[in-house]
Amino acid sequence: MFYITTPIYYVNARPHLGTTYTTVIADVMSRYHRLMGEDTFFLTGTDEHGINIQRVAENKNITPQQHCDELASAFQETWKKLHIQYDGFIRTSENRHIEVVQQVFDYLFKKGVLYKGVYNGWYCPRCESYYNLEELEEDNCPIHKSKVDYLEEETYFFSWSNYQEKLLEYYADRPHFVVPENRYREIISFVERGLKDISVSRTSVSWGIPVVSTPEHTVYVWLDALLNYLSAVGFNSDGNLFSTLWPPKVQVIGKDILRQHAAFWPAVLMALELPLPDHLMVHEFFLVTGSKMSKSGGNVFDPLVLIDELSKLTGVDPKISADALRYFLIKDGPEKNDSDFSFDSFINRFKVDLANDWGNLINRTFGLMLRLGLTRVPNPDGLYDSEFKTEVQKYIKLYHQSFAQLSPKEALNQISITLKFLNSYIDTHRPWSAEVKERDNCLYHILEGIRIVSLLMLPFMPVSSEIILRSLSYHMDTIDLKTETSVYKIIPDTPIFLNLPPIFPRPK
RNA sequence: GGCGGUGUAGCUCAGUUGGUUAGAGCAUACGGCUCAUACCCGUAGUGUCCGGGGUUCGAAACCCUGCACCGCCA
Repeated sequence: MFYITTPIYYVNARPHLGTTYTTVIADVMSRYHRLMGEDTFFLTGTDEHGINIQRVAENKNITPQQHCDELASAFQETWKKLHIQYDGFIRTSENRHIEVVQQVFDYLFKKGVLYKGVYNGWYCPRCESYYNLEELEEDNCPIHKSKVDYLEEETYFFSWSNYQEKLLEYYADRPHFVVPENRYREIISFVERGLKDISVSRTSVSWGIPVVSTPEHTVYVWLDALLNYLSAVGFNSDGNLFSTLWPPKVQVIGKDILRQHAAFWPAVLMALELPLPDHLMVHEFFLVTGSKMSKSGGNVFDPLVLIDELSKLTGVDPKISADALRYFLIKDGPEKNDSDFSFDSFINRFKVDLANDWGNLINRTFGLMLRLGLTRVPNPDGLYDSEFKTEVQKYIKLYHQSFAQLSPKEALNQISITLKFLNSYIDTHRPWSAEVKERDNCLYHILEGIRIVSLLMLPFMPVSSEIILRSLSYHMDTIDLKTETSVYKIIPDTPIFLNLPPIFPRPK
């Protein structure tokens, strides 16, 4: 079973390009595995607790729950428009989640992993967090340079320090637990420097999950949030579902929440005596002219606006624009390094890769066939081009390998290379002026190439790939990437529906 | 402030354990093609590998140091 998750998104704002990126990665991965014939479960959701939500709701003069309902629908709507095919959507305000959090808290307390203590320190109201004496700058908050107050509050601690050695042993045994490697090194050195027990309850936050035995405490948002990966798949309620799914194969996260997922979360799982996820897939950030995208910076991009803009420029259906945005995010997204986003780079990627290379390949092939009066896959007449086969097979193999190495970006790169090869194949074989036999042979090979690329594109661009595959008489319900992505699977004489308008028209 | 990451062509990036003339795509220039969405194919040029020291026969890579940007600090 291939169980994959995204983080749950904090409902202080609508989905933006960054959360979209994370979600598209997870969707592409899960679609790939599903198409490869595996049972998959793709989970996403929303994180709805904490003082920030409480405050936002107060400002809007509605209850926190009303606010969360609105935002949760906004996420679901956006994901739908981006063809995100999730199997589960969890909200931390749901009963099934609250119950699990309360049970887990109680269990860990009884087990002695949680203990009561006093949290004290210098509190900065603007950061909403505590500092040690050493961290202060001239008795002021190191970030805001403003006055801090000495406070003490009763709290539950999680004995994180007890797990330091176990975590390091686990890391040593699992060289690919965190991908990519530089992020893994980062987290290992963090744990090596020593873990301090962490406070996991608050008495100052009322919008949260109360601890059953002491309801004036609410569960710290991170512990609350991480447990969604359990509560959404039937932990403590549907043992059957849970045992087939657990543990996740891949958890996709941004680099900002690495510690919570690579050091805190595994310790919690160890405390619960549950197996750990196989891989944490960590990505970097989109920047806008060199600085981080943030709501306060006013440089946040809404994926739905980008889709609309592309549709305006090209006249294509928003579903195709959504495919194009998915393509762009993976192709140019910050898989291993931060990368700059601009609207122009999005449009340019559409023009160069999709309109010129991919769309035009289909258009020139279909157009030629139409003019020649050919409506079916020509017969290669026994002349199979071994060079064609070797080349294309190599790209297919590297494509699958890239997915195995958790690099959808590299998988797309292999598709680009294949397209380059196919366009050059037409140019060298010149089917428009060749003898009938050579012409048909060339077209047979090109159509085979188009078939293969459409299949390889399916996890990335589900809607447009389906349109192309249907024009090749494919039945979508029978697709199995594992067997179909090999060379010479196309059947001569299959009818082709050639009246396909340019699927990715060049923007003006 | 502490810890970590990044810095390579105009742009986006790749560069395995140090080892010939440092690579790819985009953009640019030239040539070809004319089936195609002014598209496609081919060829070509360009680099203080962030700066400064050091180790080495040899450094983009290793060490020290400075600068810039980014993330985290529970």
